[in-house]
Amino acid sequence: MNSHAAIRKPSRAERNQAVRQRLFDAAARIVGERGYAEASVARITDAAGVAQGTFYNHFASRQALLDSLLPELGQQMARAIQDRTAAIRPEAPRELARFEAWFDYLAENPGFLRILNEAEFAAPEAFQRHIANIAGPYHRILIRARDRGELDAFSDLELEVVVHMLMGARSYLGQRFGPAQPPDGAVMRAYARLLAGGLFGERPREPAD
Amino acid sequence: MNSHAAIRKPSRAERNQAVRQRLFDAAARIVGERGYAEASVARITDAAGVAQGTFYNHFASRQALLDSLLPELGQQMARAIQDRTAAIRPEAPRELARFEAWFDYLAENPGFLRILNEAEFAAPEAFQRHIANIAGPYHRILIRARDRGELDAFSDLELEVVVHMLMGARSYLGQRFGPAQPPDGAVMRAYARLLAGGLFGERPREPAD
Amino acid sequence: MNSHAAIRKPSRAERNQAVRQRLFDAAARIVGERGYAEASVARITDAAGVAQGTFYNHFASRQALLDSLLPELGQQMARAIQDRTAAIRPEAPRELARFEAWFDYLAENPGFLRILNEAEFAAPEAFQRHIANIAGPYHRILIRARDRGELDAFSDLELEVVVHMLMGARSYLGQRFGPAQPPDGAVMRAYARLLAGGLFGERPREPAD
Amino acid sequence: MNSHAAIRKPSRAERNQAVRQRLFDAAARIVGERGYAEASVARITDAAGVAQGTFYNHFASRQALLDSLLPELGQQMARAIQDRTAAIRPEAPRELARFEAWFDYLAENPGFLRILNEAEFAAPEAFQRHIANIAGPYHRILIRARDRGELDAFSDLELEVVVHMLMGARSYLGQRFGPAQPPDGAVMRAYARLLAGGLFGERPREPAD
DNA sequence: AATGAATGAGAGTTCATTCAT
DNA sequence: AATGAATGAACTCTCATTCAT
Repeated sequence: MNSHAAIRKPSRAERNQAVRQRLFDAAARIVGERGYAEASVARITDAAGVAQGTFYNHFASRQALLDSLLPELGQQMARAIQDRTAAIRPEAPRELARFEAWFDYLAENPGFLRILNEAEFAAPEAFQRHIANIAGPYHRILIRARDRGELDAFSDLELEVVVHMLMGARSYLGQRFGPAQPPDGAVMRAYARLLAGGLFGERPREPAD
Repeated sequence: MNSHAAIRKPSRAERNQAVRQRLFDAAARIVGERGYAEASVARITDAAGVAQGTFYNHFASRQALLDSLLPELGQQMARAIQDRTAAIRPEAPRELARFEAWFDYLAENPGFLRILNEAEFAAPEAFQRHIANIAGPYHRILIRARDRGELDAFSDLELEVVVHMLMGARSYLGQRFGPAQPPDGAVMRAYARLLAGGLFGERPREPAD
Repeated sequence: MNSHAAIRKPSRAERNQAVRQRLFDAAARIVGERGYAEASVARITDAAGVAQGTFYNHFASRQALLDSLLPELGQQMARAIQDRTAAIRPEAPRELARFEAWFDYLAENPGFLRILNEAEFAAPEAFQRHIANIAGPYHRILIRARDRGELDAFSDLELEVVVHMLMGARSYLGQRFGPAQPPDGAVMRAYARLLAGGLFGERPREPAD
Repeated sequence: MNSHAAIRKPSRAERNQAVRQRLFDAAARIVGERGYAEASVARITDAAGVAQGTFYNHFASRQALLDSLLPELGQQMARAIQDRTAAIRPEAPRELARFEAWFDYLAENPGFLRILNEAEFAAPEAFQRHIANIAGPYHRILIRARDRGELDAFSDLELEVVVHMLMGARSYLGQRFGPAQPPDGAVMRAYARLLAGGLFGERPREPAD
């Protein structure tokens, strides 16, 4: 038993990391709540409880921190969703699980959607990298599912288009229904139906007319 | 022949309107090319060729002009699309025509997508109003199409979800493929297939095979 | 009699010029007394009695004002000396008059030497331009004097060297003896003797020994 | 044979000295190349390869190091020139040798002139001490030469003026012709001629001829 | 003696807005 | 209605110095 470890003072490196993390967290919170424009160095250091000059011991510039927000948080999100959905087969329920996990993640991380969406303008490089990070694996997953026969016969290029459609759909739905979903599960149901049969899909009925 | 009209000096009200329009156009160009943050009053008045003080004879504040950008331009866009698609029946090809018209509009108005997307953060009220302006009529159109039997039997609430999905898809696809679409029409085709039969749609038939 | 003119309010352009001049004068005073490094925008605007932002209505940047100091003041100095010495002939007394006028100018403008000398580092372009402004005409004057036979037969290139020697001598003498000259005119006398006969010049006496 | 000496670890005091010297050299290089203003503690310690805090184990303050630059380097220069010229007699060729040695020193120590000249403003005390260090011995040398009859009959005070003239001449000529002297030796020749016979020197003798 | 993170004052500059002309 | 100078708060970033490790 090392009773010393329990009360041991954090090392210099640990304290350094802790301050850096406090700055990062403060920035994430401010950007999530009020946007990139409001995330001035003064506000961030204030929220982190350090002097303004301290900021530059941990980040090369204000923009450098803002640019690091989305990559880091975006990967957290991707991992969270991946962890919950990797094992599901076939692809149709797995896609629905991904969709559900996305909303759960937004509910638990209320600032994330703003950090993500505003990054397109406030941290464009980070945004493009994030989109590529998400779209690439997503695309590969759909291709493999199609090859296993779990998807209709879309071409690779068509699947890339589909990926961006689904990402865009998620973004807008997160914006519109993220804070408060209708209680009867209409969002999930509409999403499931669209993917299962399209919008104009039940043409088998048409001949019946 | 009204030789008067040809050389008539513009009235005071007309000159007033012209200056206002120059400011509006300058702002739209700057925001479209460089974003809301770059659209300072100084830059706008510079581009419009008037003094800085003149700005406040036409707009109550910088934000007031920025807030007026999207509503005005968004209605132009809605009208352009509506004009090209209102007469098409049934709803399936009409939806595809709307989709196509969207890309055509983006090609002709390269700054519009940025004005629209960044407005979510730079002009939030305007953005919400715009979304409502688009989503409301869109929703009603789909409801009526469903009632005519041109759509699957989605509920009203489900159709509202669908509307936001389609708007999000458009936004992301415009971002990703607006500048340069793949030459073989894959974007349109993928969109059409998804709406026609979903992504996992053909398997019900498979057992039948 | 235009009694109106006596009490007439200064025009907008005049007030504008006056503010600019106040900023310029304040900067000249601060730099002359305390150096370029101390001439912060805050100190300059404070001394001029305007807000900090006003500075940038009149100068593009702090450096732009600092760069304009020496050219303007250097030309004033050149004119003051030229006015007092242009008519003197032949060159020997004229050169002495220039030398004397230099010290008189320094006495009347105590900050000038610092503005000049420190500019080599704080406003290098301005400094080089000033040196060229002074050395060029000076060189031409000496060449013409030589051609009139009022100077020894130095080559053009040698005269350029002489010009820089004399300018350097003035700078150091101004530094050393500008604030307080020895009362018996030793500075003038030494300068005159050196130019008249050099330092090792009276060797004709040597054979006499 | 002391094989110990060959591999002996430097003593604590020696290591201490070595770090101090590295800081001094780094500062000299930075000031010589980019000026005093650019010689921040961070840049100096960076260039010396030590931590920022280490600086204050060796110098009381940034200014203390900057103040120590010129005295130390100035004495090196004085010694280099003295070593090359002490034995020459009489004074006329010796003065020319000093002048030449000055240019040679500048060529070998390209940063020195900047360290010297800018010190007037960035390290004024050091500058005044250096000037005194140089002017004092120089003055005494000339006095003795005059007493030996190798110089014209200038008074002591006049010789002090001459010393400052020559130092100023050197500074300006070093600035103007240090980097690239005209190939035909015009600088040396002009200097020699001025000292030998002045600028207006030959005419008094002309009537006598 | 060496380290390097923390500090907070102060730097230059931009900005939306006001207002006398 | 148009002008453009004046304002002062806010911005990002640099810096010399301190001090616990």
